Amino acid sequence: MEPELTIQQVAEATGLSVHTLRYYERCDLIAPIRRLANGHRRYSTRDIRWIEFLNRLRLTGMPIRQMQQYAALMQQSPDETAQERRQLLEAHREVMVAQIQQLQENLAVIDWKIQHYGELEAKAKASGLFPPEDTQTNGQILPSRRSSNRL
Amino acid sequence: MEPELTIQQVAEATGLSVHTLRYYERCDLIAPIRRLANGHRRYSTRDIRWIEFLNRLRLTGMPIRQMQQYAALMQQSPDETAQERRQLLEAHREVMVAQIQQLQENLAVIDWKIQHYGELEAKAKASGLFPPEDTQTNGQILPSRRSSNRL
DNA sequence: ACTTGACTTCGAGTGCGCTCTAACTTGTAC
DNA sequence: GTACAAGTTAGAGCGCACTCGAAGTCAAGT
Repeated sequence: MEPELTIQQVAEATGLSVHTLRYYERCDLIAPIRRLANGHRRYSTRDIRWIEFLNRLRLTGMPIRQMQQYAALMQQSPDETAQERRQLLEAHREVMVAQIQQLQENLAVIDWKIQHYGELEAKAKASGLFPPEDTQTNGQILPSRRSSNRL
Repeated sequence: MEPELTIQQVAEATGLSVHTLRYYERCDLIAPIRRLANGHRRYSTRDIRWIEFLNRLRLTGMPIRQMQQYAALMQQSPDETAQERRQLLEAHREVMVAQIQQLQENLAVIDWKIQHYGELEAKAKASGLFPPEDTQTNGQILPSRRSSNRL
């Protein structure tokens, strides 16, 4: 019933390397995995869910230290530390939201610049074979509120 | 007219450290800054705009190597390499968009988990002083589509 | 004359998160 | 038996992006 995957399979399933999986276990992000008689790891579906969750935290930029905290609470007592864990997650949530917002802001600027390049190229094409006259404009770097073509 | 800031002031203005500013110049992210007779740097507003732009790229996860490429093109010829630079930006844009989307996906999962914790706590409060009966549920890690309270 | 403080360079050091190596054990296939 | 594949460990190494330290220069203030 319970699949019980090898480390290889878990690596494939989660996108982490086998090295990383062992590394995570070493630094207590993952509780000791069940072993076969020969010492080989066998991961339960539960283990895999946990790893996938860790991966999400990681992908959203949570530092390993914090994941360790979370994992430690989990191993200490899944019940009694629930509140503390929720708080950790909520704190991280705030970070994520801020992160997303900043990315979106910066995306807007990048888009603005890309569009600007498009205009320059169009102008170049329209006005002859060589690049536009406004060398300076091209060198301009940041919109910084309503900056027109001038410098 | 032109302000011409010291490295200190630029650090304050941009949020980068003076160390980092020098480091960026060393590795050609920033073209050689104008110097006073005594060797001290004086940054023009143009320089600052460029630095702010770099910072945006950095904040959106562009590796220094790529920024170097962009900077190199810029120094090579602001006009003739415009197209190439636009392409670089467009490629980066794609990365950013993907990044934002993944963050949002993961945010949704984190939110789901936080909410779940909230429910557990409410249940705990409702049913007496001690934690809820479903110890296992609490240990569950990932929603992975319609996972109910079981295991 | 001397201290203070802001700057300079070069090169070394740091912290993070892996990533890899070497040496070894096990289990299976031929 | 012997080769091969897949696992194990401890520990070293790596790439990135800074970050810092040491030693020196220079200008202004007392």
